[in-house]
Amino acid sequence: MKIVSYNLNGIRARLPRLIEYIEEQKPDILCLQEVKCADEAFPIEDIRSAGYDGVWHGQKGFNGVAILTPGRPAQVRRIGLPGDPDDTHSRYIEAEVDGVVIASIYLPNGNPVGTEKFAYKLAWMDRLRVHAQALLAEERPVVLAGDWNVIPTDDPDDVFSARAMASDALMQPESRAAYRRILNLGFTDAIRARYPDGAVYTFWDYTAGCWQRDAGFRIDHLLLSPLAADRLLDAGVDKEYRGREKASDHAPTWVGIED
DNA sequence: ATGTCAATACAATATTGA
Repeated sequence: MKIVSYNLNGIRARLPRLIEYIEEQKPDILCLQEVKCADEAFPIEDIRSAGYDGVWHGQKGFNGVAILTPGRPAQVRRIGLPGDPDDTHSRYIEAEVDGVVIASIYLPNGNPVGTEKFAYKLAWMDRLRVHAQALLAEERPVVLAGDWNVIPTDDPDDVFSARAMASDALMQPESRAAYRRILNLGFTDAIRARYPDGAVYTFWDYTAGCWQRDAGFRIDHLLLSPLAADRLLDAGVDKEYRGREKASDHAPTWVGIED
């Protein structure tokens, strides 16, 4: 089964891209981030017309996550990340599909460093770690898919220029340590398991001709629990979609696991 | 310092958040 993570940067602005992605790639599970619309504005009828259904956690203006599946909607397990009842951001939805636990994650960006936004990012990651540990304890196949807003290393395989990005929240030692703490619970980074070497970028900024000069970085990750990693067949980035008309600044990032 | 984009408030541009 093909499981995809795709930060759309606005589902209404991106609807033609989304529908053509569904029709061309026919993913078994499509995790979306930054849908940027209220629950009642989610274009579910357009998605149903393409033969898919969905579960979503929207928010007016920004954030918003969803999980789309062909035919019937996924079985929702959780809407929102536990650990802070005062958190108003729509950044987490978790469902079960064919025995696999799937989370669509939109981790806080955290810029600029040194502000409450960065503190929120780190606190959110701590809550995610606690929850991820609880998921592992279930001893089931789990895929944590999303825009993690963390560039794992300074390696050119992860980022076009560590120097240019050095002061960004995506690169800070605290962000990376929080990411590694989750990874080190026992998850496998599917992209790096498939491609131990070589640049695999998932995001290219709209500004400064970043796409044209391949100045990207890797922030969309699919983390596999041991039982999911045992079934890993392939992983990749559908990079071509970043070059299309009215594209998102992210490319769809995916993992294939045995049925 | 954005060679950019989307959504919103508001009513032609400014603000927010990437």
